[in-house]
Amino acid sequence: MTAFPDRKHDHARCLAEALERAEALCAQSRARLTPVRRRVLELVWASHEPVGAYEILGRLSEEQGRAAPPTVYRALEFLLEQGLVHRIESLNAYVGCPDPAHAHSGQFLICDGCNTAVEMENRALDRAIAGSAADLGFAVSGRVVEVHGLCQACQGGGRGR
Amino acid sequence: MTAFPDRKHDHARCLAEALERAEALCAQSRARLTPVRRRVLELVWASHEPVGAYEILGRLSEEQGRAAPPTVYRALEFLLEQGLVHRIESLNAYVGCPDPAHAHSGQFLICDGCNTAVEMENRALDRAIAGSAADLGFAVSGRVVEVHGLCQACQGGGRGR
DNA sequence: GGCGTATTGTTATAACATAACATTTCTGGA
DNA sequence: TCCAGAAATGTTATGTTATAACAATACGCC
Repeated sequence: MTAFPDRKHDHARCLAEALERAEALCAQSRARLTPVRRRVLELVWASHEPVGAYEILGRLSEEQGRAAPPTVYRALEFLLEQGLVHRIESLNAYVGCPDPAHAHSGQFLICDGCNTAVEMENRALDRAIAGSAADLGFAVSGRVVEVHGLCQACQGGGRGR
Repeated sequence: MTAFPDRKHDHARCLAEALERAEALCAQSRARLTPVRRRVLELVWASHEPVGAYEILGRLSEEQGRAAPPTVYRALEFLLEQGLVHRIESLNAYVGCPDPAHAHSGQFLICDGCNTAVEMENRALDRAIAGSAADLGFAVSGRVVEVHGLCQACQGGGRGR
């Protein structure tokens, strides 16, 4: 599943599926995917580029007037708790999780050309971290793995994708 | 060398050695470790806890009156370029590099109990990243690896170290 | 229907970072 | 040595990201 999305993939479908998964997951866990939360999730999933909280806030304000930072940050907090989105620390931005049903730590390849972030799950990487932690008796609670660079389409030529 | 520093290690020595390494490295690369930059480096090395830019700014202001954010950010930028400090993305904070002479990408174990960050160099981890990148034709330019948790001293009991 | 909790609204402010331009200091060559 | 250009620092203002604190509303259950 790990792959950079094709420039002309059917993103409407990406979005629709993500929302379906979110609905299902929230129903199952009795979490309330309220209209604001659902709308913020849609805005995060508007593309595969991590999006900043204030960009979300801007769009939210456009369409429903009045909206303040806490509205967005609270929605994001909820979505993070549910595993529906991840935060990209090195960008101060948020991106949709393609597989929220499955517990994982979030490892990203981030193209600095087209700003696309793709999530990967590299078991060897997790094992390597676990190994270092075990050596030092360190109890791991969270992992931030964010690899920056250029995706294939953005290499050579320059303005790829 | 990867290890959590003992609660009562000789930190004055840590600091002195870090400054010596910095002096040597800058002399060699014809980079100017000016008084401000040197002082900021000292403040970053004041402990093994990553320190925020505004905390540095506060201390700088105390001792020499008047000092504005750009002063600190510019010094940090210089120190980052020289590899003398690393930025911890998940904390918006900066920590001294124990081995600036040697090129490396910076992988950290960060104890959320005592706030200590230790740098590690796990080759298997780098290989795992390189492997995923190769699979996708992704050209890596930077890596952020920050593992949060509790160091041995901070586990059990609670307020460790 | 009403109680308690969860959610959202609102206002203010904290925390982190950079742009733009003035001034000073340093370095190397005449 | 002195000067010209470059590098570094000072200064003011502002941009960006995030949270605290409290009021109002909506929801879920008995």
